[in-house]
Amino acid sequence: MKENAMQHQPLYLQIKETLKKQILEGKYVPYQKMPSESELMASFGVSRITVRQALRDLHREGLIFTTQGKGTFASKPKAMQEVQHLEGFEEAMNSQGYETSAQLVSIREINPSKDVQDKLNIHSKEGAVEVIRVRYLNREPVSVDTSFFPMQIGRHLFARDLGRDIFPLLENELNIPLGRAEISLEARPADANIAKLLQMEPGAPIMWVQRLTHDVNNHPVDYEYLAFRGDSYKYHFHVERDRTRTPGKQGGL
Amino acid sequence: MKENAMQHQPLYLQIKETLKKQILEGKYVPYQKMPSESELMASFGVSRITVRQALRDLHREGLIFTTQGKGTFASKPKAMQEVQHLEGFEEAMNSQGYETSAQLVSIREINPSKDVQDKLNIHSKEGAVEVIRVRYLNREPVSVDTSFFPMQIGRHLFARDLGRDIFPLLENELNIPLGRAEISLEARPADANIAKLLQMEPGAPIMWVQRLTHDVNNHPVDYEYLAFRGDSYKYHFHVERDRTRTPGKQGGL
DNA sequence: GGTAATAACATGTCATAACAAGTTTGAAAA
DNA sequence: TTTTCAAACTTGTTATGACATGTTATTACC
Repeated sequence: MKENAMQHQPLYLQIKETLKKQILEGKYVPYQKMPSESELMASFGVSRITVRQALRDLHREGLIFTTQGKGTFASKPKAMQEVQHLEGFEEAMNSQGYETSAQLVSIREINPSKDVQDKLNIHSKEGAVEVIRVRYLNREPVSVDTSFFPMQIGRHLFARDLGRDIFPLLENELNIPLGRAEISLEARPADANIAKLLQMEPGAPIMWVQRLTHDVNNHPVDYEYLAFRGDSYKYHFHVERDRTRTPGKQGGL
Repeated sequence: MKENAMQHQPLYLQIKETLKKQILEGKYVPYQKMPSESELMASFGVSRITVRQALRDLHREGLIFTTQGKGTFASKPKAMQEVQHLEGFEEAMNSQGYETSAQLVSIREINPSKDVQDKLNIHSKEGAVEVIRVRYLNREPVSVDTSFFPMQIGRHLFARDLGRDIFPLLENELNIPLGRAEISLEARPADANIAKLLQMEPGAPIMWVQRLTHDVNNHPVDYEYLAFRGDSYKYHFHVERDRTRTPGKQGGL
């Protein structure tokens, strides 16, 4: 059941992909009205429920927005990572239709810093593996990823293809199911080294991300410093108000 | 399902909230099977499409996951709850023991920009209220908050104390219970105005946050630009791996 | 002219129905 | 006893139809 995946995809997925491609290609520019549901029903020859399922997925990915009574509109297709779920850069970008690649800068065994030791919960006498890569989005460099792994995981990485996302590699090839991750974000000036790799001015703003990923058994497997170009990357997520406070009656003003 | 004390909410939202409450209260622990769609149809007395709409929303919020042929399972671990709370700056900081204050810079009626119009879902002929404040943490300026409100909400703010968090004010004084918020984060250079207010050099990195807050009925109530000093503020949260894959075989190394 | 009612059209919600596809269970066959 | 396989679950996809609700353009009235 792996080969014939392209054969008969659900209709709503085909429609979604078609519309997504058109949006990303610029057929519908931001704030431009898209065909109504009736028109899509006619042009694709499907029922309304199928059209709406496609639109719902596009809405969830942030490519369109709708207003009751007015219509459906394209929204800006920005490089934006949804962080409701733990995803690697490539996973997140590919699902939005962007082309990604990664360039391995170095992989080596190191004596981990205090910060890395603490996060990965290893002793100073133990080594760790450091992987540095530059990530590209549509051929332009967007981030420098410095990843640290405990030895028992890291030693398997030397022989692997590190030009792709590491998360699927960990899960599928090394059989380490991932669980949660702790993430810190801050804005920082780029140092000389990072500025050079990202082809920007030293001191220009970067998004500095520290991410500590655990497996499902809550053991740390991967600690990373991610330096994103500030002008080409956005984090996006949504949160909910804690409803355990005042019962609050409904109604506004 | 007809005469309800509260204002009329769609059936699928009522069902979603009921199930969500049960999950958060621990009636269904993680990986525990939930009632099948047929059972939910029977117990709530609705059609399958309505049940599935509720389940879809719960899935989107990460509270459940489904496997075809097996069933629907609760997925939300308790720990994730904390980071999904929508909190104002002051609420978040005070709970960590920091001293905060805010200084009102200006409050005025404006003709909203296209971005603000769109986010707050208002027409160009309608006005909006803009509130600009500087926030202090332990006496040092850390952020410039520019908030936009629809007129029907904003007009009540002129007579209020804006030296505190606006979220409790909205909920307790204006009786607008808050729901979810959409948040975008990026690193940016400070412009001259913000640099001056935050007592930093123009061009220095700031964390640029756009936050659109909705009430429980999903109507936008507050759209904000938050500019944090890059060197004094960090966002921290944690996320879970999307485990829509088969539960059961735990891997490991 | 200006305004108010209305028609036309957009998305939002909900029902009933059917079949497809993956999983589990248990009975029949080896 | 073990294997096979079909029935009986589960969720996934899709169609048709109806009415609700919000927006826009037109028409009729003052």
